[in-house]
Amino acid sequence: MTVAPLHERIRREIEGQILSGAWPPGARVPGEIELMVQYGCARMTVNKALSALAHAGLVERRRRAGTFVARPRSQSMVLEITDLAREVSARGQDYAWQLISRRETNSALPEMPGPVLEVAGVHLADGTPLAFEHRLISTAQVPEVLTADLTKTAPGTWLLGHVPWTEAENRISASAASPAVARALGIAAGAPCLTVTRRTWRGGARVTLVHQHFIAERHELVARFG
Amino acid sequence: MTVAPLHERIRREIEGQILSGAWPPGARVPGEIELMVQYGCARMTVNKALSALAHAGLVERRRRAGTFVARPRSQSMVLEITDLAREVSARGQDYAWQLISRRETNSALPEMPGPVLEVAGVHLADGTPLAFEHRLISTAQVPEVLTADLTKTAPGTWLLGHVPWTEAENRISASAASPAVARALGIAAGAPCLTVTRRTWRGGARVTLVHQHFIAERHELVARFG
DNA sequence: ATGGCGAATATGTATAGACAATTAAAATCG
DNA sequence: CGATTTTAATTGTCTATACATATTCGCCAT
Repeated sequence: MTVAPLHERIRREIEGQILSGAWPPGARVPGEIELMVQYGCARMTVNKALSALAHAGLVERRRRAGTFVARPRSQSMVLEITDLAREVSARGQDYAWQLISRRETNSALPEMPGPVLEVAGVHLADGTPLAFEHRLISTAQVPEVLTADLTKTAPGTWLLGHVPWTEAENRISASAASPAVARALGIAAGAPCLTVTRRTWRGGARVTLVHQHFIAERHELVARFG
Repeated sequence: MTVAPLHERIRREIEGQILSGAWPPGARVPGEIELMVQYGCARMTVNKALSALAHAGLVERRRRAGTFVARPRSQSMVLEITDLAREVSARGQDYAWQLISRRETNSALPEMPGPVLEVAGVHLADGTPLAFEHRLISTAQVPEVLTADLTKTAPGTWLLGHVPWTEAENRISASAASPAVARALGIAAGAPCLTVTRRTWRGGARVTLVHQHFIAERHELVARFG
């Protein structure tokens, strides 16, 4: 059993004080000199601990003023949006992708202008529809996608293995199934769907825009933090 | 215009190589000694840069082996879930909370057992319903809530200012409005709703469980990353 | 081939010291 | 009294060095 590094221990002890409520929001955290004396270590070491806490948003640091417990954070949490294929498999179900249409075209959408590969299809779990997907992929940014076989592999899965993204935006909403979506999913038109619209960039350039419509009963997004 | 610190510059330059694709996943990143010579600085400085990249998940570091560009990450993104009051105000709309019911009871729900304050109400934006909320708050964990005035202040807003959380879980789904929810929101029963179920803990103890039903057309969750 | 073992190597942690940047608070001035 | 300048406290960055730790690689004996 190896002992944790000192800066880690210092960080955790301070974190404990904050999370337990002993040091409430706005409270002053001991300064670097003070902690350095207390722990009998170098300033760089406590600096590392405090910097990590600041980076994590638990404390706020101001020169000349000191270090303070941050105000209750605006709840921001990590939403794991893994590849659907992986997610379904992880649930122990069979995953499959069914390509409905694929064409190269020139998009005039303001969110995704220029030459794109337009793909539509259905994600299946255990053989029954889970979600309908409509996707545009910039062929200027990702020319290789034109040679990808998207009949068996979902475009999202393919992209995940070939193109890292640097920026992304998810819009999550609910909607009533349109006739086309309802037909593809085998549900009644007007039935509630969970809709995820994701836009992805690489270094400022648009990579892909995707709309996914999930059958309400069959999917939920889970975001955990802590 | 102040110049960026050196470790920041180093970090950004390496990041650039990775994001541009010049250094593909799995590629070897120059070692600390190499970079230290290249930039004419101390090893600690390049260490800081590389550690930050490792922390961000862009590179993977292994002793004796070196530093390598990480495989494309499993898409995890930050979902900002601010207080509704703040969010509505930020959009430039008037926010209001309308309490429908409030009672102390003993919950038998497995997700939230024990003595709770049970509150239901509606969030209004510009005077019209935005979301219906049903919430349980543990009175064992947060006894002060019994004295809070929840006729004007939404329980979520009150909690945000009084109780920091350490763990939380959001479940986001779509659902058809039940008759009770439809009545409270003034929409048709069966209309699609975006449903957010949030559970919050403080140090392992359950603090609150809330169901929020948003009118589909009037709300979406936006998660940005990058 | 195979498995163990030691040495080389790259990262991880820590120190002590120096100077820079920021900014709250004190002092000064009009 | 209010505005402005100065001072000083605190964090931010960086250096040069040392030793610790993990892990790959090659050597050697089996």
